[in-house]
Amino acid sequence: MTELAKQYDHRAAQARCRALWDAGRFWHAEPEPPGMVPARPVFSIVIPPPNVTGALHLGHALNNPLQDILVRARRMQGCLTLWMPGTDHAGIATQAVVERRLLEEEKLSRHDLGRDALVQRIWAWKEQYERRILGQLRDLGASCDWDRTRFTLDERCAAAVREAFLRLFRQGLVRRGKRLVNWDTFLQTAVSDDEVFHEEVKGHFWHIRYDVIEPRAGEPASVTVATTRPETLLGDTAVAVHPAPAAALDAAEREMRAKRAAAPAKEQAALDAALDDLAERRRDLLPVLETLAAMARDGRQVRLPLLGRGIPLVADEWAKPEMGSGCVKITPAHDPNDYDVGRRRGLAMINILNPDGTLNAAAGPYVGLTIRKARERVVADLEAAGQLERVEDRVIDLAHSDRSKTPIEPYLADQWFIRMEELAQPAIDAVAGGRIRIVPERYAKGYLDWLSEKRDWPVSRQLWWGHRIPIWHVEHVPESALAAAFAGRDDVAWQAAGDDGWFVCTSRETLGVDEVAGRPLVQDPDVLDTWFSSALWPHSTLGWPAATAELARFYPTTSLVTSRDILTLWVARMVIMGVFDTGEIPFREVSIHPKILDRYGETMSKSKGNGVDPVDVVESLGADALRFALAGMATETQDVRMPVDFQCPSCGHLVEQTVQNRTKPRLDCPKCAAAFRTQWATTAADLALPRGPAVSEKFEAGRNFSNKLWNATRFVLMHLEGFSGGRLARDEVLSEAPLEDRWLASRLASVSREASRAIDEYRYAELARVLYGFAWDEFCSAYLELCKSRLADPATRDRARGMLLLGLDTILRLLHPIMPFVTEEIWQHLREAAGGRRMPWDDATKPLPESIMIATWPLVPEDWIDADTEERFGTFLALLGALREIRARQNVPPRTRVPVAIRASAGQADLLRPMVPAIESMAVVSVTALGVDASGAVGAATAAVRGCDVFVDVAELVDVEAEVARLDKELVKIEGFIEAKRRKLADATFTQRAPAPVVQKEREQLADLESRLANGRAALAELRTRRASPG
RNA sequence: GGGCGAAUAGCUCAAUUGGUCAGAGCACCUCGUUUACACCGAGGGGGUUGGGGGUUCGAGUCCCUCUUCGCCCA
Repeated sequence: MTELAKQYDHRAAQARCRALWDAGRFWHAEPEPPGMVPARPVFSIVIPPPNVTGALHLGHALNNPLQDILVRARRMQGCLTLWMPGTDHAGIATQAVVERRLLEEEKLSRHDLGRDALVQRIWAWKEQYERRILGQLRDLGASCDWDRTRFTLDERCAAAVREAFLRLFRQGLVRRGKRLVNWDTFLQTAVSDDEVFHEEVKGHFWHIRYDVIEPRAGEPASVTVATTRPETLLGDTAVAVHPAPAAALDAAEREMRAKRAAAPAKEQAALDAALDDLAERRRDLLPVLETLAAMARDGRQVRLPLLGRGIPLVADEWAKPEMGSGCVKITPAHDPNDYDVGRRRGLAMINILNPDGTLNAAAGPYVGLTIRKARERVVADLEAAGQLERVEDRVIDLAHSDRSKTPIEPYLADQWFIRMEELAQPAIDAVAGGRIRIVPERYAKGYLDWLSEKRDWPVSRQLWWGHRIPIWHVEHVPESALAAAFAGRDDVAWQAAGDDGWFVCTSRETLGVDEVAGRPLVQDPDVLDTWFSSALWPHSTLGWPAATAELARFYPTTSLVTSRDILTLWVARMVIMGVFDTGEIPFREVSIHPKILDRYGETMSKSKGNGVDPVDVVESLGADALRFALAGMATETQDVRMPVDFQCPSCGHLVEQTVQNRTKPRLDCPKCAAAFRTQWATTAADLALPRGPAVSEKFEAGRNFSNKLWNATRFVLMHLEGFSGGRLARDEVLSEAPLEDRWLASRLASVSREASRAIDEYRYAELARVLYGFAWDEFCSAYLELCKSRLADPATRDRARGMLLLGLDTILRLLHPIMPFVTEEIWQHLREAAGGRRMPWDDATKPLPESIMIATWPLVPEDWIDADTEERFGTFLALLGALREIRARQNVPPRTRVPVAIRASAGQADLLRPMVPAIESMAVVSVTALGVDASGAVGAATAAVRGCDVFVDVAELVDVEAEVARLDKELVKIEGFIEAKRRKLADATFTQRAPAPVVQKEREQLADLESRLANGRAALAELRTRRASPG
């Protein structure tokens, strides 16, 4: 038998394990052949497909291992387990990245290149990153069914997209319409509300005077409106005033008074000022507003400055008499609120923008200018014309595109929408009715709130990368011509376009017809929102719309594991489309895991430079270390912080990552002074420096744990010579077993149960903690140490070997889902050395599995759990601890054996007697007496443990004074506790109202404390005597 | 402005339905290379559970309030 290396080599192990798993395809799931009755339950899960935009980040490194934990555990538990892998084409994001590179490297725009050539470039990008991402997933140990890898833009997904879209179209759920959309002028596409983030920027509030056309006596000659975007006045089609300003002011005042009544004292002053302001308005402004409201009813107009056209005064509640001048300009094509006003009042809607953000002909003399230039010019011209009253500085909440990071312009455009009115309800019912369970439960609220708004889903994206919208337009043909052209086709549907034309939709790639009645069919140039194909992911990847065996067996999937930020964007839409397409929910449970933040509570991102690259961790510490650390952090609370450091490549020193240094291209190590580069390095000089990876000490615990397991195995293997490791029958484990074996069996049963439950409940951190504590503190530190003497004795050797194998094997299987590589690597070594072993839960008629991946999950008999044994063993461990503590405190040299007397009740003494050799070897003592009458030598150091008293004869006490002082301090503490307990027990309300067991427990504790006090006092007295007469 | 959540040791997190003296890991201090492991072992120090009030025999846990922070929605 070759001896293992002293340290676990994760690099070699990872390569070996992957080769083994791939050769055996243990990750593959195949539905049973037709006609065969399925015997196994199914566990299926689809991967949240990573974007092909870039490489995997730490968020993926959390999300995927968590899925793998579930998948590996269920597979071992005997489920037919499918984890469907794949990637997402991420329309806007990927096109943006490729376009940006094109511009940077070749100074070309997408229009220079053309649609086909650009799309080709993006495909090349996709191939590169898909390969990289899938490779990284495998490096992380993900046991996906690699034979089934999908891509949201591949043929199968495309077919599903077209079919789903056609079905929506047929049912009238797809509509075309002009809508105000969030326009990204950089990418020249609409983006959804979900792709917009808000940021406060410094801006101005311009007050502009609009003159009233032909004012009559008693009427104001002008109205003043304020705007943060003065250039939009070019698209103004009205000025609004409240229809009933007096009533509106009354309402505002009532609200304000109510608020004041409820407000804390320090806010009242501000509210009083606001009330004064209202009173002032009522006096000065109200008459004017009343007049204006009347003028609006009368259809009067004001003159738009600069362009000079007349625009109506309209009465609308959107104008707030309590704010500003009480009047607002209305630009329906460029502001969401104004758009609503425009719809209500039937106003004209003038779009003043070109798709690229420059002004169009509607802007008159300002045509061709960018928004920025136009704003400058408009302001200057207003000033020159004397129409600008004043300018205020103001902080503005400005919408930005998440994709291009540029400001969003509200923009009126033709878009395809999916009506949510009918579609949302089944998705609401699925969660509200409990058919889909969201864990933790609190996230269900956000999901339900979002869906209940039933907002239409704009799905057009003016992009070239994505699923082309399968709709063609044809003008001026009668419906009969369409019916003739598509006779007998069930894959085509059409609806009136409202311009004497038709929209024709198909589920096929092309209509197969170029024209109808001599009129060309023109396909919509846009592509679908990426989330449309993502919404079909659970069923499209399984083959829908075809009725595949996979769909029948694996759909609905069991669980979905994701982060909370895409609960609405993705999860809700999957439910909507899953139910719409298949009539069934796409998954039964949604497990929401936290996000990993940096030490300052900020989300990690490459653009901030505050993340950890999982590749670095996999390389330096191993995938298992990464997985263990992240699983250990995945608690039920919302977010988890991970302190990040730069590691100096020269000396290994960790440099704390701060908001300041995280964006620097190079850093100097404060320890060795050597410079290293970061992800920001661009200059040749910086790039020549060695790279200092961003790491976190959090991962080291996982690496150390791997090594601990490795060395425990090393120990076991060293003692396995000549041991057959035969089948361990269930009953043999407990029969005639010494205390430590019964204890181990009991603990194995408890721990297995806890681990299984943690997996059932998605409590990853608890799973990691329970297994870590058991493997390290109980199996290695306690059990393994106890075995050392037994292994030396031929009479006890084999039993100890059998139990060691039982313990190690069980730990490996329980840990495999979290740490697949190290457990597999050890499994292979154990298979070689003890391939004949079988656990009580193994099928003894079959050989030991060739991979731990397909080994049986430990089903440790519940009746092994023995609280009494655990209690007794706990006493032994506590005793050991007390002895070691005394040794350490008294500075007893490590190898000096000291005499010990243990006073214990008869029952306890019987139990401890067999453990005496263990106590002697593990605490380096010799037990001179054990029993009711045992007592220590004069001046012995003492400790009280669970009703036992130990006396350690440290004749050459190094420091009597220190011991006296320590005892003194301890006794004061005990006296305090006793006092508190007595008071509590003397309180009749406590003894009467508290449950009896609680009161009983208190009494026992009091008794224990009292005996400890008595013993301590005796020991103290002895010490004092000794101090008085040394020797 | 509305909703959800968080605040526990220097740091990162635990703590079942309210019930012993609030626990781990890392960091820190002391001791130790005895044969599985120094990526280790033995031991130790470190807490007014963010502040204030309340309910209760009993509160980290339940309620109110204040402070700070995060996320989502408008």
